[in-house]
Amino acid sequence: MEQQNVYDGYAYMNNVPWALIRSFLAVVEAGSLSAAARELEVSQPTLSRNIQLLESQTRLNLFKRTSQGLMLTEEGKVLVESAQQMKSASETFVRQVSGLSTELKGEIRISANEIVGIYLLPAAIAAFRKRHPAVQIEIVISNRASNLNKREADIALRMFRPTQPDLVARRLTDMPLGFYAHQSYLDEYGTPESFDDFKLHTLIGFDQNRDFIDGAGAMGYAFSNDDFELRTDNLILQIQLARQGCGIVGTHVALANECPELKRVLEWAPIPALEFWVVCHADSQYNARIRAFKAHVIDWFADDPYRGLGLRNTLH
Amino acid sequence: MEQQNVYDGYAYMNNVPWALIRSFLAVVEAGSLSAAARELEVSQPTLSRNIQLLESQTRLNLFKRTSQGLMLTEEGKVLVESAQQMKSASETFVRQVSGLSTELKGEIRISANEIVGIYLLPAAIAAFRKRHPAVQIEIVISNRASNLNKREADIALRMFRPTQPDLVARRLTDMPLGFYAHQSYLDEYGTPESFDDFKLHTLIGFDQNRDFIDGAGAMGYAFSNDDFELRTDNLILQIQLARQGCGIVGTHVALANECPELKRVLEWAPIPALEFWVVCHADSQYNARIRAFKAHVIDWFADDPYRGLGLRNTLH
DNA sequence: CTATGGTTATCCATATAAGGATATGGAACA
DNA sequence: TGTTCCATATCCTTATATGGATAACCATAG
Repeated sequence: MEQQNVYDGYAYMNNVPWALIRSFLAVVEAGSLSAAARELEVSQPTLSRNIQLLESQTRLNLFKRTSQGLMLTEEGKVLVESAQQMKSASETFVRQVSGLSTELKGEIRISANEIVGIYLLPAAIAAFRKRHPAVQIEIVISNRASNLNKREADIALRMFRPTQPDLVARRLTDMPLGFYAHQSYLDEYGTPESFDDFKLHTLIGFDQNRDFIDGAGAMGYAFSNDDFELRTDNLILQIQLARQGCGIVGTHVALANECPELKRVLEWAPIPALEFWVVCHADSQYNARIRAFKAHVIDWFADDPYRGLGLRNTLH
Repeated sequence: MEQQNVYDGYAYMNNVPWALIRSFLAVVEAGSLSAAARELEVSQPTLSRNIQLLESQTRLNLFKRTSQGLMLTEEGKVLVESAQQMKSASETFVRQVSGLSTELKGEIRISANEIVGIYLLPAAIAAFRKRHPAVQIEIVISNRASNLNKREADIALRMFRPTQPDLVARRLTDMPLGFYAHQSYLDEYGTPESFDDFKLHTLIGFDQNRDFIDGAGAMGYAFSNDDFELRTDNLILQIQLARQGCGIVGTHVALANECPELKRVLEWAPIPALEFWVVCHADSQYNARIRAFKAHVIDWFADDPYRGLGLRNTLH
């Protein structure tokens, strides 16, 4: 300490290891190295060296050593407040970690259409339950918008942005769509070359659901229910009909790719991808289970909406 | 990651090493382990392990690994803010360290009376100048209160609390006083047994300065200038007179102890110790030199106002 | 006055963490 | 397609920090 010379080496540390600041504050608050060592669950020699290191790196006499502990110097006092702010922030960090990693239990209801519910959700749910085995999950398969306001579900996976203001939605990666038909169908009825040709073909479409008609309308193509000769709101059934050569279906590219017998038609057509949203009620944001599952879904489907869709999940 | 099991070991860390949080934030801000490693000046494997450690200790998947870096998960996002607060506080800490350890230069004027200036200040100044060699120090010896308002001095060491409101004062450890006389004087004139006996003795006192008279008056003893047959405002001269057997002097116990020929009288008397104050103008608080010297003085004289008063500093 | 219980600093064997080299994988691009 | 570049994770050696034991110091109590 006496040989401390302001000239030997000069760069004042601007990269003080945070552990040293933590040690500093612990000693300040505990009043002695020994007490601080017990507090931090390290040994007293470690703290002694940490303080020496901090003092040499800062070139400050932070403490006055006595036989009863370490007393802050005037210079040391200046640094206490910022160190306390660090500690306070670190406690917030740890508190939030605990909140995030708490073992959740209880039940959540998830609403999704057939495609998502049957082909995409299972893998996501399996991963979620590894982290939170005590959370029971009920899946409501529905291609109608389950009414989150009436708590028919806690979380919904939807293909459109919800309009109700008290719902919180987050868009996931869009799902590309395409038109497909069985090779045998094309052999028999020809391959459409434009949307106008659709009028001459058997289209597989929705019954009540008007999403396709409205979407096509927005793109300038007028379709009506009558243009669809095979109608069902069950998305999987639509695909199965196409696989049997009944007609042309618009469906997920990723799903159709799992069925080699389906051939894509109008591949050049600019069909907008299907949006993919996860939605929950605004109040649910404060429910740990729901928040955790929503976060999980966002991460899970972050860059591949078809994650987990593999050989084991084909349509066979 | 897949074998992560919520049951094997369960205690969630509440003692997360701060270095891990620092690594976490660095990766968040840099976007990749490699970039963060460059930022923190550590190696990439170190950061990789730090993040793995943090994830295992928190049991959270904080990042999603891609070939372009690490992407925060939803859970990780929650923790960013508190980590940033830690960083911000640490930057404040470092900034204040720099402020404190900056090489100061310039000049400061210190005012002190003879005793303090000649016997106590030199050691304190020597220590200060080891840390700040570029600070020039002018010492104004004066037992009158130097007028800090008129900037006759930047810092004053005084024996009383200043009354001006725009001065900032800090009390140091009091200095015990006692009455002393040379043995030869006591042999010739006898030893006083009470303050009343002082009327029969030769007292060495102040000329202009009324501190002693006022202080004694406050204790119920009425003295006037006429009671002092030897008067000087120079404190050292007072002692030297006593050492020559001229009379009785009231002075610092610590100083008189350095003169073996001086014998204490009225040792039982409850003489209040002399206060010891360091004072500067309120505006000077923002002057780094002055603030640093004041802090140094406070630490230096923290528990021993006579620190540095040794054999080399005796009155001989 | 000595004994005790507290403190800090130092020594040294050891456990821990760091970094260099490397394998690997994906993205961008010619 | 193949090359290049930039990522991460792992291996293994080396460097670093840790903790137990200890000595010295001081305050306090018996």
